[in-house]
Order: sequence, then structure tokens, then C-alpha cells
Amino acid sequence: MEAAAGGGGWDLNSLVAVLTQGEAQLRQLCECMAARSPAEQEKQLVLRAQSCFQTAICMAKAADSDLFQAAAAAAAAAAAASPRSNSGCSANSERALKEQQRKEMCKKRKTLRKWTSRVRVLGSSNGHDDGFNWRKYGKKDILGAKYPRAYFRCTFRNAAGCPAMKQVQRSDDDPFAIDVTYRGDHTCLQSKRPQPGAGAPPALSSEPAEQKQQLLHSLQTSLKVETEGFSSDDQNHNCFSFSSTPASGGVSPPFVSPTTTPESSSFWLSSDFGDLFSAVTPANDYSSYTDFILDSAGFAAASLFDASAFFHDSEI
DNA sequence: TGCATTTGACCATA
DNA sequence: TATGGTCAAATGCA
Repeated sequence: MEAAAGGGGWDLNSLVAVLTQGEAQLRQLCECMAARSPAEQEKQLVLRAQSCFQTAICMAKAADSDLFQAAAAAAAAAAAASPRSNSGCSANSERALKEQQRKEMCKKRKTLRKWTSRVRVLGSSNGHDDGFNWRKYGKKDILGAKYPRAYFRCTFRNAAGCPAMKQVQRSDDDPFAIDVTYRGDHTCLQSKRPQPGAGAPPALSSEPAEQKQQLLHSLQTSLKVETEGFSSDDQNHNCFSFSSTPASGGVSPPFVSPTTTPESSSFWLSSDFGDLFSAVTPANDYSSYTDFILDSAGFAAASLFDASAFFHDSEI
């Protein structure tokens, strides 16, 4: 796919190629370092640099996707519609651009992957967090539904062109259940895990390891995810997975034991955890701290949460 | 002051 | 034409 990134004489494929080359060289450096048993700090630096490269590659690839193309096409269309200077017709071209983007959005909405999850939050009804940063952009009363539907899009939609969106609606029949409909996969590779000592609550960071194990055990027994719209051969993806590298795919952590049926599974967040997290975190920010707890207890870094790894190929 | 949320209006679709 | 989905100005909050 040839995606001109403006009139600068380069395209995104070239950018991806350069970044990939950089990452490969970094990997070589890593191998060289391994031969002379480097210090832990050096290893961490290389790993972080590698992670940066991988993120940049993914972002470049994301920018190469439809949204970017749509924006470029819209800009081109607007420019073609107003051949005179931008200064004279900026309002018109801006309107044309928005009109074009809206049409592209409507087209894209039909093609975006879509899947639904039902999440139960016992003892707390203040929302749902799935590890991503979402920005609310609308709320709508739905005919026949007791509760309004909230609309969210990925916080990094503008920054990284991430097309992911979700709709959240409280279930009519079960006030503790919320139905979450996702559209599109994240391309932004968000990292939400709070850094120890940089925002992590002292109460948790100073907990004894035994207590953390108990928390994990409690989490294991009280977490249940309910999803809909999965094909029967996708059971492997019906659970949360935390991976240390974005491309490594889902590795099911030992604490998740989803009670899946071919078509549905469900999450339950117990009131214990709701209370615990609400006591130490901003509202709706539980997952950051599950990540933190897991990491503290010795699990692999849970810095990335790839929805496509969890809810795979489940178009409705 | 910057960012997130709210909310009324607008638009596309069935 | 009713309804769902999105936009963007207004508002609130840290």
C-alpha cells in the first residue's frame, strides 16, 4: 500500500522500513551485549529502546491504514474542490474536509470489526475499564432501553489514528451488568501500567508479597468475562492476555479461568476488588492496578493490552 | 489553562 | 421519518 505522507517525498513504507532496520540493529546490539553479560540497567535500556522501535513501527503501520488514507483523500478532495489558495477558501475546504471525513467514517463503520462483551461489576456500578484509555464523545437515550448508551473512542485516535471505539450500555435486566460493544482494533498499542513509584499508591506498593498472592487468588476466583459474537474456534481468545511484547500474541495468564461457551464468556469483578481499587485509584481505572499487582507479583510486564488478541475475528 | 465530559444539534441509515 | 451515531460548543475540574 502506497501511502504518501504529505508532500515531503517519503512514504510510510519507507518509514516502516527504516524503523524495522533500526530495530534489527538494536537486536544485534542486544545479542552482542548478551555475550559479555551486561548490567541489568543496560539490558533494560536496550529492551525499552526495542519496545520504542516496535511501537513506532506499529504506529507507522497504523497511520498507513484506512483512517490515514481517508484523511489524505479528504484533504486532496478539498484541495481539488478549491484550487485557489487556502487562505481564500479555508472555511469551504475545511467544511469539505469534514464532510468527506464524515462520509469515510460512515463507510468505515460498516467495515470495522465489531464484538460485544457483557461485564458485571458487582458492588460498584461506576463503569468499566478494559485497560485502554477511552474518551467519551457522546451519550444517547436508546429507544426501549432504561439506560442511556455512552459512546467512547480511543484517546489516541488523533495522535495515532487508532480507530477503536466502544459503546457502553447498562443492561436493562441486570443493573450490575453493562454491555460493551467494541468496534475496530486498537492500533495505538497503549501502555497504561503505572510505573512503580510514579503514581502507584503506596498502600499497594508496600504490600507484602503474601498479600499480593491473596489478591491474585481472589482475582482468579472472582473475575468472569462475558462476551458475545465469538465463533466456536476462537475460544483461545476469550480471555484476557497480557504480553510483554506487542507482537507476541496472547499468553493466557494463570489467574484467568474464563468460563467460556463457544458463543459467550463473562467477566465478574467482585465487590472486593471494586472497593479495593476504588479506594486507591481514580474511578474506572482498575485495570492499571491489576496490571500493577500482577507485575509486582512476578508476572511478565503487562504493558500492552491488545484487544485483537482477546477478541479475535468475531464480527457480528 | 488544558483536558475530559456533557449535551444539543446534525447527519446517515433503515 | 424515527432512530442511532457523531460532532462540537459549553461546561466542569484539577
